Amino acid sequence: MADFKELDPLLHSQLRLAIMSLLMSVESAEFVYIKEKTGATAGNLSVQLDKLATAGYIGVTKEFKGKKPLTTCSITKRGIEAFEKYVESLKTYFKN
Amino acid sequence: MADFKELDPLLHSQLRLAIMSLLMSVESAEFVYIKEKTGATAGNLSVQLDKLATAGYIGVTKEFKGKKPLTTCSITKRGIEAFEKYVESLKTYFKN
DNA sequence: AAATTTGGTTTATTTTATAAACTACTTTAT
DNA sequence: ATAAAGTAGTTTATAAAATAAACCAAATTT
Repeated sequence: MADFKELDPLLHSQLRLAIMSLLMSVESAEFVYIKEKTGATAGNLSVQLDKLATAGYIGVTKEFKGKKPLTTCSITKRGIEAFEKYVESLKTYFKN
Repeated sequence: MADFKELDPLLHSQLRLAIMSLLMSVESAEFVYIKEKTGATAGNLSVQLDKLATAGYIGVTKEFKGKKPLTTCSITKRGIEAFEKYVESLKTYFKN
């Protein structure tokens, strides 16, 4: 694009952006918490977390809390950088 | 979404957002000009302009300048409102 | 007069997003 | 003890979107 900067397609998705936004402001968050805050379905959330994890934007740990599975996510340095770059790129769409 | 506002899917697309951003700052713009400024291919641009026009976000007029076709676009009141609402919604992803 | 360019549109392909179905296990009620 | 319902997800299938490629009609250039 000539005047508008590229928007990282991984972040330019409503749900993934919400996930990242949330993880930006918190040290870590559990699957269920993210699900509630974003209003996503479990299936969709699972898929999108995978994509973010595969890109190295978030770290995901799976353990057991008592007898239930517990998935915890946190943003990585790389994720923070990508998020910040996305914000900068977005600005080129709103100058004026 | 609980904490994050819906992002109008019609605007949450890199190319359509660029088109709208551009049309926000100008009274009208020609197909070729938009194509250059956004870096889009003609085919993609044609399709996306159609979608914006169908939604009533932009007006499109097709005439002939001399012997060549000339497609001119301008944002509508409705388009301006949608754009502004999108900006407001986006902000919920960047508070903090 | 053949080849290229201009200004597009249409169709096809790929990618994404989303929903629906399923798994594995736990808790609650009967 | 067992059936029903709930939790915490994953996997698979479907729908929608983005994009590229092919095409069209006319004009211009070589």
